[in-house]
Amino acid sequence: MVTFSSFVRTDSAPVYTQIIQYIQRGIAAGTIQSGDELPSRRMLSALLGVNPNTIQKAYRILEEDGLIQSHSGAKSYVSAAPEQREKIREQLLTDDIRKLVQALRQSGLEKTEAAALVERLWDEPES
Amino acid sequence: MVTFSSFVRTDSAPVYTQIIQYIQRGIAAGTIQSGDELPSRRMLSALLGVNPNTIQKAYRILEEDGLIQSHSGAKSYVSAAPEQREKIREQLLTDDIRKLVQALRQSGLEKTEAAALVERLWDEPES
DNA sequence: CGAACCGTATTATTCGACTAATACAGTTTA
DNA sequence: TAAACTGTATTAGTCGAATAATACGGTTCG
Repeated sequence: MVTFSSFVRTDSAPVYTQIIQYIQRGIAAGTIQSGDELPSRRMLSALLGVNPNTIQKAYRILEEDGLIQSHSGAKSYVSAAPEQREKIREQLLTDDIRKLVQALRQSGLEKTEAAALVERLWDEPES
Repeated sequence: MVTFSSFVRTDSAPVYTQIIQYIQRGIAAGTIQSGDELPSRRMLSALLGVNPNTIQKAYRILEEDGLIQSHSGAKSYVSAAPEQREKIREQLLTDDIRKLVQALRQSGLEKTEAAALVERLWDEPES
């Protein structure tokens, strides 16, 4: 069962995109595997405090991308092809880091400072 | 004169917040200094291809935060107190990196891998 | 079988970001 | 002084994200 225990809504991005990213990152990391059962639309909507339609939108897009499978009436399952996994992983990573690098550059940071800051904040993700 | 030559609209965040961040990062980096002249609402709206009201919204918030000053009829100028600068800088940096650390963690990366990836992508920010 | 789930679909409504058009008063400068 | 800028304000409209309230048919399991 895919759990959303570590799901946190940080930025102001649409919820449905954050749900998509959460699944994608889980698949990339291997913590979410093919065959895993997904929470139902209604259950997840209650858990995250959003509307069922919002979950449906996220799941529909994930299915169009071939990452999950839904059959009317039955539960939904993860179905990520092994070939997709590394592709997703690399794309997510480079996207994330590119955004950060651009932001840090604009703030006037140097390369080694940036890397050191990442290492330092890695161990203290709170507050 | 504050130039927007390196302004790029990456993510789907609201334009007015991106404009605010652009000024904030510039102040943090020192590339935008107190006393610098800002482009007029109309001019910047034409340059960025957005509505003048969008620029006005960004400028208004920046003025409420005490980072710029506007006088009806005259031009607008940067007015960031020295004490604010380091504060803004630190806040922006930690916010950026925290977001990244969380994303990289979720993708199953390790600390040293993450730092190395940042250093590597620092020198090749294109495609 | 039948209740309790499930996915799916529809319509209406709210809300914020953004556009569009326009107006008015203050400042600058030729 | 007068034109050409400025900042500021108002009103109306579009658009996508998200909510709300249902409804229908398929699946699961006691």
